[in-house]
Amino acid sequence: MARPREFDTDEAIRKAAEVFWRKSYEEATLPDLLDGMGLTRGSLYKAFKDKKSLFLRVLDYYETTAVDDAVACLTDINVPDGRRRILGFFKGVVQAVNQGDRRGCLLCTAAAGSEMSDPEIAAAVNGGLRRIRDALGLALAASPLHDTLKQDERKTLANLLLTQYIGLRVLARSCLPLGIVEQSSRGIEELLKAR
Amino acid sequence: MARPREFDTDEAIRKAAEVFWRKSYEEATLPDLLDGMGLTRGSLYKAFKDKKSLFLRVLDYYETTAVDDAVACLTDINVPDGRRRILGFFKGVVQAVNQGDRRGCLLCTAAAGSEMSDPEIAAAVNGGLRRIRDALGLALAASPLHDTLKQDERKTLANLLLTQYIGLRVLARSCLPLGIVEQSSRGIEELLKAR
DNA sequence: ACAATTAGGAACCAATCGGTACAATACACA
DNA sequence: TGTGTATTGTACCGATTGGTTCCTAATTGT
Repeated sequence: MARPREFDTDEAIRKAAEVFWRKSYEEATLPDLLDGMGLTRGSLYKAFKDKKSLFLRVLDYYETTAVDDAVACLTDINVPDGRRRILGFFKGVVQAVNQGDRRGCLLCTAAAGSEMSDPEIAAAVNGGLRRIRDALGLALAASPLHDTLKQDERKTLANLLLTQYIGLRVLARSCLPLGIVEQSSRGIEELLKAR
Repeated sequence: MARPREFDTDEAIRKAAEVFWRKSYEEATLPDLLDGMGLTRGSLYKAFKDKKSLFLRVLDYYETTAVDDAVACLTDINVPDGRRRILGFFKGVVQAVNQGDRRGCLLCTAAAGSEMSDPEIAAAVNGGLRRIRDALGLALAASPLHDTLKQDERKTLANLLLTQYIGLRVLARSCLPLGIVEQSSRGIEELLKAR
């Protein structure tokens, strides 16, 4: 009935995610996106309406990939000790930095930016971060070293760990000495040692 | 010999700091600054060269006020227990948020932004954050509950606390549920309870 | 083959960015 | 009271921002 699209929508979103992830919502300009996605203005606006709508799609994509991975790591029943899951989770963050990945976390970067004043974006970011926090809480619940904690103490600790995660991801993007990331993450290990 | 300046430089920097603090380096536009400082383009560029130079002056000002205050709080000998100093420090962060202060920390916001790719700005931000971290380390050294820690363990814990501080300050600016800030900060209390 | 429909691409838009040029202005000194 | 000098305010600059328009090209159903 009509001319078919020459590009794959999912693939385009994947590429857009890479651009938004490396830059940020505000700093990713339209030319940046067009370059990274390999298409032109007309196609982008026809397929995704505008920059913000594209970003919302990207946030959704990010949730079903990166956030899912994080949650999977934190709830992996193959690692019975939840404390070890958490340590592995943070180890992954440090490892990414040490391997030169300075993108940080798309959600954390967004949380630090002014795009949070948009309620739709804020809601999406909030949803993703909450999932990570809840997964941290589940991991704590499965940690023998922490099962004496009351439920609200666990919640409090999960919030602390989420804040720590955000701080680490911000530092990963900054040009500050990388030692801070590694040191700080080792601190998690000490922190979760005894309770 | 010539026409004198109609404004006070220090006062202008104070007002500029307020603008940069509320917005951020990149999001504070020239009109924003001119409005907030109460002067015009000509005067600003004559007195401060350009936006970046003004920001460096503001960073310096911020160090000698806000950072000094933080360090003073963390090294206050009137509070013998360093652990209590740290708790008071974080309590202050939470209090600011609860009182509606959503500016966060100028250094933390800068650390999360792309202005960190500028080496001069990065160096200034790094210097300020390091001072806070070192003050956290000193406070830990003065905490009876933590004096069994080896020196590098203390350093590690100080880094963790700095990362926590950054995460909290980022959250303070975001539009995420404020409960996270309060919960996460209470976590510090638990964290520093036993070791 | 042809009409209907949609994608693609470039030209274009107003608004805004940080920064500059320059003329008008106001003060200090002689 | 000039006269020199620095400050001030405004108009302007090119570049870039996100977004729109519109014509052409391509593919499908009939």
